[in-house]
Amino acid sequence: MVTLSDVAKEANVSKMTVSRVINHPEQVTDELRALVEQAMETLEYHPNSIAQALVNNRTNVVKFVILEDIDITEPYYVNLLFGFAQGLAKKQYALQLITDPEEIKKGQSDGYLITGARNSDYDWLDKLEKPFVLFGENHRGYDFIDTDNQAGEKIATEYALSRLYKRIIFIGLDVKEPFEYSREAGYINTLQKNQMIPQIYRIGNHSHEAQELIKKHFKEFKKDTCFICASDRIAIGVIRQLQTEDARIPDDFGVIGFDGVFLDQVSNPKLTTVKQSIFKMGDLLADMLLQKIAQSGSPQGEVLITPELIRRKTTR
Amino acid sequence: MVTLSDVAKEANVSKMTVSRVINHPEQVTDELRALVEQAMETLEYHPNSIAQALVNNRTNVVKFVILEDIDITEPYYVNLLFGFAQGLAKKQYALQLITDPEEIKKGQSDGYLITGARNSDYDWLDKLEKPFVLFGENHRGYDFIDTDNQAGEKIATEYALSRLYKRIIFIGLDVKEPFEYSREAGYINTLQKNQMIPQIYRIGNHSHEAQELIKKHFKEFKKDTCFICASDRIAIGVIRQLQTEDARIPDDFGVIGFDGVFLDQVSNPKLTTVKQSIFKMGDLLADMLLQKIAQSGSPQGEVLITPELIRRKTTR
DNA sequence: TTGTAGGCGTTATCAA
DNA sequence: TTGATAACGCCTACAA
Repeated sequence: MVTLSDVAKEANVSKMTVSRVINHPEQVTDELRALVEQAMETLEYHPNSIAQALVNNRTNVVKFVILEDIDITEPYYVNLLFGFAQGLAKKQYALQLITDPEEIKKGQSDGYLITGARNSDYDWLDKLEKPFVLFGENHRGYDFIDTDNQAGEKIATEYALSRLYKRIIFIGLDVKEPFEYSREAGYINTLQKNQMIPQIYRIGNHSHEAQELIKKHFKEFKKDTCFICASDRIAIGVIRQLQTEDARIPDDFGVIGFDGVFLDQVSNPKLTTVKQSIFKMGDLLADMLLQKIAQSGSPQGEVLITPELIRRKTTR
Repeated sequence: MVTLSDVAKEANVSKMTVSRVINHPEQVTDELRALVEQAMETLEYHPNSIAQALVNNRTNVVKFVILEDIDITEPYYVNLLFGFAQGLAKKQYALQLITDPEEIKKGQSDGYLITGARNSDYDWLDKLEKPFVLFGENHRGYDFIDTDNQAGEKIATEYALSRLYKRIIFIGLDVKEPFEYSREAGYINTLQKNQMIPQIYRIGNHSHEAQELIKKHFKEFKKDTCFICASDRIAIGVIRQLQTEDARIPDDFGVIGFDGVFLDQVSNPKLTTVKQSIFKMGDLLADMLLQKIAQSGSPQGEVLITPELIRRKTTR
């Protein structure tokens, strides 16, 4: 293993000079710096991040916490995770995956990315000692990145209108969380701007609940209706039941999902959906968290990423 | 932060005695050990794994390498990843996620879990300097864990026979890899034992290829046929086309998948499939890799996990 | 069986 | 601007 000392010898300087070239190059004369850089090249020197971690009282590890009690095969989080991992790799950080809340404080880490946090989690979040960032809207002042949920449903609703669907119904989630309010707001505001009256159902995030909903109310739904769904999972249930009822998609009924992660592609016909850039958000979250760690916990603010409408076969 | 020294002071012993209690307890008298353990309790001491890593020339990080050029949302790997992460957590290890082969040698780690390795990868695998284990059968002598592919298709084929399907057709993958040979062998051997003649198609692992296959040959398929598919993805394509042809599932045609990860549950009707214990294999792989690292690279052997048949709605 | 000294690779501090 | 020294927390080697 090539160490600082090796480079120092090669360049005929002290270890400290080499260290400075790496961490505070402006404190070193150009001559010496060139010399040292040359030596690092020829020896193929790479700093030992463990030694750096020890002296800086860091671990070079952050925890990726999934609070939602989901089936872990949920493809949604994978994108986030891979984006996050990519962001971490740039800075030689590794991660630990946490699904059991008990594990959060165990062991060592420099900070946390927390996903799926609900209002009820805020109590213990306040008590965390290490820096953390959230994936998901919150109005508590925590740093976060999220999709611009309101803009997303605005785009979806406007698109449904532009396709001349006469009735637009929103099928949302029965949770009292910011992201849901934002999505509904995007829908409601757009309808009101067009002098239309919002109609909202709320169910759990399962395709079978969506199926039941459609089954129960199918007779009330007239042709030229578009369903704006708060998730692809719900949209799939809607489609399935509409097909069972022999309704024509997309001619008589339109369906628009939300997420654009995997499910939209296995649906048949393929789903028109509001696609979140989950991978990208993961990457950004890594940057945000590492920066926050580097700045010993200073606030990083809020970032909203505008999603994109993917037009496929469930809208005309 | 509580350190060795703190515990030593508390227990009125030297740092080394504390260190020994942790790493070589048998070298310490019961008295002192009790004293030290008591002190560790009251101070809530946890070893600093970074310091350990530095002195042991370890990083406490391993890399999770995905070689297959897959859509990263593929739910298959997520289970493995989470199982692996859980196994690592027991030993305070963290992981780095690698999808770009270029990144494999960059940075530091103590070893690798490599998934999706093909024959063509063996060259550079031989040159890896750190210990590694594979997820997936190989006959090169590398340590690995995999599903018992042959047993899996044997179970599937026997089940199809027991449900009195008269013809059993295997739809496999057109790859020349050990796992595919094993799956086909499980099917072929079982048929031959029953004096039946194997019939095998091979396609790429996409539902639309399966759809095309069924469409092209549908007229040749008689009633009472069961399709044994080498993946759930293929099975879903088969189901979809059978439905399009107005074939009756499961009465006239049976379909059995392989994997049992996510896709089997979004299919409609729900898929009978050979379910791999991917999560468990991830956990075992972590144990295997960490042990291999601890034993500075000594061989760990091969482990085959028998999969389980999940009976659902696509077989009668 | 227990303790002392030294070192792992890096960086902060202070002196030159 | 540069360098010597000590320190981060732990463990190996050796001595008592």
